Amino acid sequence: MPELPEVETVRRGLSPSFVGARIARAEARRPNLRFPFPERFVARLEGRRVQDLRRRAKYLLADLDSGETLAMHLGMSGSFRVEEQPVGQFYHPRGKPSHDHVVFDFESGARVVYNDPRRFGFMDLIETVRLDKHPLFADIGMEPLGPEFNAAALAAALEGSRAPLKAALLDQRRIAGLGNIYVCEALHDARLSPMREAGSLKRSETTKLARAIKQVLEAAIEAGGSTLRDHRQTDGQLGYFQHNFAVYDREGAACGHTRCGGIVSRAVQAGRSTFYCGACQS
DNA sequence: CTCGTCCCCTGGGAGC
DNA sequence: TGCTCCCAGGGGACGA
Repeated sequence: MPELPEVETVRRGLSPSFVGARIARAEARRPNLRFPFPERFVARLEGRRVQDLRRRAKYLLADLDSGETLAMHLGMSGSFRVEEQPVGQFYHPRGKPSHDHVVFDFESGARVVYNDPRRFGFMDLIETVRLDKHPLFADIGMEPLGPEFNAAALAAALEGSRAPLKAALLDQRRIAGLGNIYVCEALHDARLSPMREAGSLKRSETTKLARAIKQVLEAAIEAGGSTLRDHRQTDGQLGYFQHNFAVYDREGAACGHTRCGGIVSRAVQAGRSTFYCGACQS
C-alpha cells in the first residue's frame, strides 16, 4: 500500500495520539510480521513516552524517551487505526482473522492498532542516535520533499544509471519514498518514458521531473493519500488521490494531457506494472 | 557494482 | 455460488 504520501498521511493522523503520550501497555499478538519482533519488544515499549513521530522514506519513526526509536514499515497492506474508545480485545467479524497484530494502549485511554493482512510490514527498535547508521537507513536516499531536493540533486542521483527510469526512481537508495503509483504519475506529468535510461536525462528533463515528483507527492498528501484497497487514514477515512490518477491503473483510458489523444498503456518492468502514455511520454 | 527475477503473504476481482 | 487464476501500494535474497 503505502508510499510516501500514505505514510505521511498516517504520521499526521497518529501524531495527536502518539506525541507526548505514554505507552501504558503494548501487545504483540504474534511473534513476527515480515521479520521477528525485536527481543523484549513489548517490555521495551511499555512505560515509555513518545517524544516525536517522524517519517523517513516509507518508515514511521517514534522516538521514545528510552533513547530508542520504534521504526515501523507498513509493507503493502499495513494500516493503523486510532480508537479513542477501545472497541474490545479480539473482535473478529464473522470469525475471520482480524489481522490486528500490534496494539498500543496509551495512558490517555487511546488505543492504536496496527493491522496488516499480508504481514509485509515490520517493526524494530533502534537506538535513536545510531538510526542513520542502521542498515535499514544507512543507504536511503534523499527525501523528495526535503530542502535538499532539486533538479541538480535529482540529476546527481540518476547520473550513471543504465537502469530504466522507472526502476531507478523506485530505488530507495536514490530517492526515498517513491513507489509504483507515484513514479508512474510523476513520469507522466513530466512526459518522460519509464523506459528511458535513467542516466540519459537532459538538464531540462530532470528539471521537469523534479518538479513533477514534488507536485504529485504534495497533491497526494493533500488528498489523504490513495486508497486502492487497504489504505485508510487513521480515523478510517479513505484517501481520495486515486481519483486523480492520470495513468496508474488506467490502461486503455485516454491520456489526460491536452491535445495528446494517446491511450494509457500497461507494461511490465522489474516484475511490476508500469502505466504510461506512449504518445506523449518520451 | 548493477540489473532482473523470484519470493514472502493474504484477499479481492475476473472469468468460467 | 464456487472454483481457479491473476494481480496488488514493498523490498530482500539471489544469480547473471
